[in-house]
Amino acid sequence: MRFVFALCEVSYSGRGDTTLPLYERAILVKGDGTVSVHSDKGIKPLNYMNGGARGNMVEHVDNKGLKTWTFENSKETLVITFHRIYSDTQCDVPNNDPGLKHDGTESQIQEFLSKNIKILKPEYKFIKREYRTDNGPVDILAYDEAKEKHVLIEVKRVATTSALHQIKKYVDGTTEFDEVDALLVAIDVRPKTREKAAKMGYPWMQLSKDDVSGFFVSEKSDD
Amino acid sequence: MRFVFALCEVSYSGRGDTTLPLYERAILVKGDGTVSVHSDKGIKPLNYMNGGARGNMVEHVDNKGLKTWTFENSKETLVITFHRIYSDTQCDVPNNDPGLKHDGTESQIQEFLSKNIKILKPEYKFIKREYRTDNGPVDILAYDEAKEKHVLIEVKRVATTSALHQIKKYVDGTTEFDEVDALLVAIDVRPKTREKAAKMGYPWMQLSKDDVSGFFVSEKSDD
DNA sequence: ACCTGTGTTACGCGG
DNA sequence: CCGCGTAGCACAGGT
Repeated sequence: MRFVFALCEVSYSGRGDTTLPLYERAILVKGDGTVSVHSDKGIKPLNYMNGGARGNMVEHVDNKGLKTWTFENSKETLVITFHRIYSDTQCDVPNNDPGLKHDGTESQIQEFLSKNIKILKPEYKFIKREYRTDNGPVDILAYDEAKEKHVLIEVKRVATTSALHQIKKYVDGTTEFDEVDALLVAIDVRPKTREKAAKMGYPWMQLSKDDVSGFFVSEKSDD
Repeated sequence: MRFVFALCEVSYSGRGDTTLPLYERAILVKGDGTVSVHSDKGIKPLNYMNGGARGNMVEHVDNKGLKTWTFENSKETLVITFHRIYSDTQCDVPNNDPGLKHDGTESQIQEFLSKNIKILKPEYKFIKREYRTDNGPVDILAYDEAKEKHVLIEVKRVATTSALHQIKKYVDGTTEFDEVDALLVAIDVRPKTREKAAKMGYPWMQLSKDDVSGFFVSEKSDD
């Protein structure tokens, strides 16, 4: 890992073509060869190139005495021209980061619901995950013993209107049963999505996380 | 801009909930308050938080003598617990980066064509950009002095078949003139789009960039 | 290798 | 301020 803070110009050519005029910026070069050029704001780098080109950084000093770094792979080129280097820090890292542990992901909700479907409705019986309709797989297939019909459950972390289109698609693509209900389950059902769900006639439920026993229903659509 | 390389743990809670176990990582804190935690690979940070909470970084030393940094805004919290700091670099930047200049964007092509329409055909006369048809605005309206009729020009960076649907829509929505031609102009007209354009009877031209004088026609459909 | 879906998408633009 | 679409999307997972 190397961090350089410098007055520099940058040009990139590859998936697009961009140039960065002379300015102070930070350059981060990682152990896998990834390079990114950061301004003093925002999360995303201004320019970047991933580390397929491991060890492909070439340092060169041009005829005006300016140092350049060139990163190149088969499809892309990134050139950094240094006019002044304010700081250059190098750090060794064993490249073994155990990585991020996510909580409350869609798959975690699915996992939970497959074992605790009755929190949605006591009469629900879990049948299977990834039930294949003719228009693709829906997250959960369950059976509603009260209404004596099956229900397709689509799970999202954040549910936008696109989830409703998906649900419609799956309902339309279900031929195995004469009638089928649908239910949208998410941690966060966006306001617009609630409106549209009401119009389309699909009920929804919102879940929250309980640290002890898992998820619980925090809010639901009117019946 | 501040760069810290350290053995640390990180926890984030907000749009999701994640934890990072003890490991060596780089932390970048920017002038706008943005913070990002990087491992030694990849472009994207493991954790991050944008700088709405300007100046909201709180340093604290807990009862075991461990330093923590807490970033907080109304919806999110990011806590970094330092176990060992290997490097800590601070750099002053005037927060005025002129930013990225993109080349070959759709608007740049439009801008160029509005002044150099004759590279498409010498008999063309530029009339206006964003000409309003009944079905929405087409990029450029021109007049073909050879054929004595108007022509709608749709500009794309990459032209897919959806551009052809747009063109049809605009032609159908043009009521001001009895007859109107159409032309698709792009840096890259995809193979499938060429086929379909031929079937629909719309000509196309491909442009390339000339470093000196701007764009030039690199390829075009058969007449 | 290519394709598909997800993301704490980020980010800019229009309303 | 919020919803929407784009991105050099990045990245993980499957075929």
